[in-house]
Amino acid sequence: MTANPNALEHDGQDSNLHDTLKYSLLGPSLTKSGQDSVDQKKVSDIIYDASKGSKFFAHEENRDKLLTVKIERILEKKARLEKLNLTRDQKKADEYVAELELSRDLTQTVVHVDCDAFYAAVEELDRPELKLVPFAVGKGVLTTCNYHARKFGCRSGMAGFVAKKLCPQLIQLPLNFEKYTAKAREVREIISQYDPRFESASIDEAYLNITAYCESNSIRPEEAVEQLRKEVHEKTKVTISAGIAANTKLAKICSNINKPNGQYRLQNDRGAIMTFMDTLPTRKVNGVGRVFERELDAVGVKTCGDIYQYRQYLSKLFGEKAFKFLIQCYLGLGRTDTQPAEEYERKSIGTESTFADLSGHNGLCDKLEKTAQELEKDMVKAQFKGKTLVLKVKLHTYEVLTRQVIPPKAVYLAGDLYKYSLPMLSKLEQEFKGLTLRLMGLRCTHLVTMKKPDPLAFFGYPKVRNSPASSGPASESNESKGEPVETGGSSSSGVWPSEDFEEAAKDEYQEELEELEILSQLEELESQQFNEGKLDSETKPESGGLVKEAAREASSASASVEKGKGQLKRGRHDSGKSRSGLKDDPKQTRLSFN
DNA sequence: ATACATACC
DNA sequence: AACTGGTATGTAT
Repeated sequence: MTANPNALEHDGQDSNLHDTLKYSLLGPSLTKSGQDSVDQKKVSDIIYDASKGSKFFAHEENRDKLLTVKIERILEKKARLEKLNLTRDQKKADEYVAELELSRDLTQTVVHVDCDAFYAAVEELDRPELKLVPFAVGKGVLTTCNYHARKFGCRSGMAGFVAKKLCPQLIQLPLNFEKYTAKAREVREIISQYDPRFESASIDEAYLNITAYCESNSIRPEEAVEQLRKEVHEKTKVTISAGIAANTKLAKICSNINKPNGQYRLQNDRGAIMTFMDTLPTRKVNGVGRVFERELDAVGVKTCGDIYQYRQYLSKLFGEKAFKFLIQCYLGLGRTDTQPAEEYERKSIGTESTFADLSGHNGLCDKLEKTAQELEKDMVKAQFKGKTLVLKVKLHTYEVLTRQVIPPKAVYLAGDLYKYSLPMLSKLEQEFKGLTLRLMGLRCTHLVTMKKPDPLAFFGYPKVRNSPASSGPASESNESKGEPVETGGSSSSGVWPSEDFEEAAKDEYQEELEELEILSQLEELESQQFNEGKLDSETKPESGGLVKEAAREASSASASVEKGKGQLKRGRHDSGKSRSGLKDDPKQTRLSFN
């Protein structure tokens, strides 16, 4: 608690730096469960000492200073605003509040379920003796740890060697992604019975709308969720925690309250919700991270209730999106609908890896090639090409740079990925003499599907499925040849001249070839995986065994299969906002204008 | 459009 | 010594 910068933000000038830095070094999951009884002061000192003097530390220190400067500027701006007449802004805020209030929907019951220390729980199933000792999953960095380990201050996201300082007897297991995805599937199968349209928020989290379930079974939400949790525990042997509330934002917060293996319901009652939000620290809201928390704290907003009294400043201080997000936090509003995985389309595919400091043209090119090969695998699995290619590097100083290009055609093959990213790398080498990297990554965005074309296209109904030029193999083929889709002219008419028909047939043929290519590569992948067995995923992440299934699920981002890469896969739009959950809730917005 | 930053697990 | 990886989305320019 002492390391919380909030208490020290305004007074002293210099000692703050270390406090905010220490707070930051505590890591992003500080607010998460299992840390209540831990002496955070002691923990932060140990982390601080362990990190001190490293390049990582220097970088963190630098970032911390930059944020401090940024916050100073925000405060200056606020001071200027205080001298102005902001009645217009206040009116605007009040109007927005009123508008949102009209749209408040308390008819729905939303549940957020979250598996407790999921990876650790799964590992304990195989090795029950682990229950008795502190252990973590993840070698270089902990992805999760059991509650024994948390008592020592260990947390997800923490460097392994730091965790060992806090808890020398800590056991670290390598990740075994296949095991986790298999178990996650078991859990999902059960929750799908309560809401077939449930939304996977990550491998171990989901949102359900149980309104219909409760209605048709004449059961109270609390009972339904008790039953769900019991069923999950009995059938899968993992425990889950749940939050029950009127919308996803509230449910998410509530699922943390009685973790582990508990649930909490916030009644669908406006007064109860307002009271709940009033004292809720901003950081508890999904979308408010360490940075935004500090910025808000600096201007006087510590809890969601505090938002109201500063409403006239927020838009100018943090931007329109943040303003809307914050007002919705104040009111405790959020989505009531869920987005099933099948209806979700991913927007980018990428891979990156960290390695020992690397410099020199040849070595870097080599690494780029490896990275390109990794990405090709993922692109093939997902059956996408990318119109934009992004190179990401992290210098040995931990500074991150990105560069992007739009190749003449959509790309997915390692050769192309390499060919078009190499110039970016070379330019960086010129820009930064003696370029030394600790990470390299490639990512494709503006994806286009490589799925089989609609057979109907052959019969002169080319544009059944998609909005113009967005996706669909026909347009994609055009792009592959570097021709703007619009110039095709064929598809819009609905009747194809023979010339265009030939063109289409050619495309079709090409698709077939690509299809074959994909299949053969899939075979390759599968046999590869078969041979890989369970390698330490730090160096060689294996993907979930069912490659073809992954390919089928492709764009659905079913929050499960595909990647053996990341630890916790995010596949959601709801929580991935940048500085906050600033994205307006689409439904809210729409409702409010109805 | 590009680069960077923040956030989530 | 040692501090992740994948995806999304915000702001600034």
